[in-house]
Amino acid sequence: MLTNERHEFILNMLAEKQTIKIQDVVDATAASESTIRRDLTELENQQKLERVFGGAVLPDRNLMEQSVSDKSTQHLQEKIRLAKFAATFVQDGDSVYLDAGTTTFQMIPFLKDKDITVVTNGLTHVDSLNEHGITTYLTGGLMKSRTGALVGAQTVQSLQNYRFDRCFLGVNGIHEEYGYTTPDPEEAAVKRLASSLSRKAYVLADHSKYNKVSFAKIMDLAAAVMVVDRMPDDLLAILEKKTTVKVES
Amino acid sequence: MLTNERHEFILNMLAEKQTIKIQDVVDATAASESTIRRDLTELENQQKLERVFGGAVLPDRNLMEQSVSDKSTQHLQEKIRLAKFAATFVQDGDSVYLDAGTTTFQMIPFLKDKDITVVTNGLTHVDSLNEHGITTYLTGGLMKSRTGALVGAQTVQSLQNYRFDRCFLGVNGIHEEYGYTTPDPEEAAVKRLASSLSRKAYVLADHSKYNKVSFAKIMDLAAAVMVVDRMPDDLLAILEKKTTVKVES
DNA sequence: TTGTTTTTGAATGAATTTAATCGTTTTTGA
DNA sequence: TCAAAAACGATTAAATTCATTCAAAAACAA
Repeated sequence: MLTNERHEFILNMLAEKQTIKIQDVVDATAASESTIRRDLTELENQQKLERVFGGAVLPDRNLMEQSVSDKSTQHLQEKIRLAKFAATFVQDGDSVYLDAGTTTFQMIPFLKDKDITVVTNGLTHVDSLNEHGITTYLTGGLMKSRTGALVGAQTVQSLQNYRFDRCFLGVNGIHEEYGYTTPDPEEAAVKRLASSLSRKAYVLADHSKYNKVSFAKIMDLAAAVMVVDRMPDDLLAILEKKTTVKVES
Repeated sequence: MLTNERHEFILNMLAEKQTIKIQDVVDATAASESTIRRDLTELENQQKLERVFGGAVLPDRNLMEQSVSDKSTQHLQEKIRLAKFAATFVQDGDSVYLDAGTTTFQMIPFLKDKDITVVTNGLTHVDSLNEHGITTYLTGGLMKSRTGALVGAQTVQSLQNYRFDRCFLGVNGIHEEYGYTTPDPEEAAVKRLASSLSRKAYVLADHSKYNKVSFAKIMDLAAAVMVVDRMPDDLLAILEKKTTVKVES
């Protein structure tokens, strides 16, 4: 059995069973214990797994994967559907700003085959963007560990160097009077600037955001096209007086 | 069996089994081992397959692999020792630039209890910095998927906003005459600028870098303090005429 | 046929991977 | 807490694979 095969085998075994014992791997591969040990240290160096006494476990997931599988991230399927819908607005040749956040994150797989350049302030986005072969620029700035977003004066300044065809933002609240809002004023500032640098701005919001108001105002409703999933007709009628609303489904 | 036929045969076999062993091909074709080896070398040059020890695999499984391909634990341990040593130069209150790269990455755990602010262009660094509770700014810029570094004009501009007390750089070559060198000119430009913005610059290099010259020059030896592990006395004598050398051990 | 070029196969020593050993560290369970 | 058992890293020897070289065989051209 070739080294690569063994490595693949070990990783598959690990993916299937979550944790593996060295002896089990030895028995399953007919290689010596030394060899398996060497394999495990090598795979650990590649961050493909994490060694523990007696075997190995799956590595720590990154921030976005954690939050995606987190119970607090509700409506995942709906977010994915919404993200897919939003991605249809992106065209070849576009330069796109992708805001940090879980919904925009879900757009990435659907951008795969488009010939675009992406700028993002979402640290958690870059690995995925990279995996999907998308040319990616990151804004500078201070890392907010909780959300994995870059914010602050440096982020604002970085952004000034770009102009976008389209910009996709996540928000926490949508309200007829108070506009788009989000909890963190610094993130709000970044979102506001990004949209102002963009020919066309889109706000992605699932129905749980309707008529909510969060602390920091980003901008008025009219400043962006609203991309939403199902929405009550009466609310839709009200919002459509303020801005364009694209309803998925 | 004609050469072309053999090549076809090998590629089919590979397409079917994903991984092939040289001996299996020899048995299946009744050609000699030498011949099969020649075939594989040739096919690899045509990028039709990738050779591995003992056989061959399909090419470009994913190009992420190559970036983290260092498998020797030996090497890694030495890097950790060197990184630990380098970290002793950091003092409370410092603002520190941490270059992208594996050696500087290993410094992070040793910076844990220091009261510092870190700026880095290394995407791979941020999670670890975050885990260790270190205030971190990221430069902006284009993401190079191979090295996980941010480079380019935006990175340069981001950097201009900072001034550092100390800056820690990795390099690929150290040479008395040609100075510090690295393969990528864009990364070289970033390193050069970072060191010029720093009160004190340090270059981390293990012994495998001595007397090597890479494509892009970063700067002269005198522009940074050299932090190295063991070093032959005669070479040390030469380099110490050019700059300060801190030897770990 | 004869001479030339190309391909093949075998041999060699170097390089790499694997297996086994041994002293040390960690875990387990009484 | 202590001792036995299991797992560990490091070292070393064995086995396997590799690149190189060179001569024989085959293909080719004149």
